[in-house]
Amino acid sequence: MQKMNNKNQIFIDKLRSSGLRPTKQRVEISTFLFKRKKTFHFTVEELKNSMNLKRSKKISTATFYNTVHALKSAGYLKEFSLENNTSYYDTNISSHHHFFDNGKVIDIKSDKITFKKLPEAPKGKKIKNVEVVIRLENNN
Amino acid sequence: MQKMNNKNQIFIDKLRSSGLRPTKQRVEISTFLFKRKKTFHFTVEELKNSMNLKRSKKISTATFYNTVHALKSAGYLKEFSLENNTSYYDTNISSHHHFFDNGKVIDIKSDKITFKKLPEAPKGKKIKNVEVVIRLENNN
DNA sequence: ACTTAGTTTAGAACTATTATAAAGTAGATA
DNA sequence: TATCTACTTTATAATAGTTCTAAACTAAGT
Repeated sequence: MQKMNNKNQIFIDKLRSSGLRPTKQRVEISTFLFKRKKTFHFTVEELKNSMNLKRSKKISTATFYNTVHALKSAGYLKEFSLENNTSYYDTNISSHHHFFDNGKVIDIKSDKITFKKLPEAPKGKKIKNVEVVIRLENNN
Repeated sequence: MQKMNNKNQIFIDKLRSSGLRPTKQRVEISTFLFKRKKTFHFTVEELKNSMNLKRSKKISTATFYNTVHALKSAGYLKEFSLENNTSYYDTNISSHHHFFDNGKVIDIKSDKITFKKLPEAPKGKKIKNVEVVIRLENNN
């Protein structure tokens, strides 16, 4: 592969350290996803559209799916589902909470919600994580 | 429609009071869903399979979808989504919480979880409900 | 440069769901 | 009870999101 701008080196290393060959497509997708100040939420279709819009040579749909799955398996993305039955991905992988406002999703930092009481895990199980969804409606 | 066993009258009234004509199919589906001690969770496909298994004259897929949507709109069912992108429905419509254990869903009564701290709704919005998902994993 | 295992790609296939429009039926009316 | 009509059911087609397939391509080790 042609040598890339050094500023992508961090993503190349990130991919390689997860056993993912840093192909052109994977590096570009990773850069697009992770090189930003704020974390964000997206569907694969949204990601594909916004990245391919500015490209002459398009990245294929299958590659977007493959790469997003690979990044999720490697622990760089978190998946969640809304009632419209499409997968959303979150670049914020730390345990946190969400406002759901008619299909719009807003992060809530973990420390904004604390519990007074939580149930025990059933026998033989343990708690992996606890996530809260606060559904919003308009104030009228 | 042929007169039905009186024990279904409650479901007939329930449907009629929501503006839903109590057809044979709707009454049977409602009876199947709501005439049980414990609330439960299902997908439309699961509902269809388990009801049609014991029937000579099958109810169509479209009717299962139509009826489940109608019951949801009428407020008798609650919808939620797992990461597999299929809609699950819950006959427990009261606000409550869930354990998610590898695709298996277990109800948590509302009073089993209480909060010490919760964020404000964004300006112009108010909180419709707050639901917690506790993800489980095996204890090894 | 050569090799090969891993990757990308277009397109087919699949799954859950929604739309269509023709046939059937509940319930009102006479 | 017979008739009428709007609502409902049904089989089927269509759609959306996603996964599969297998041929072409490429990163990276030799």
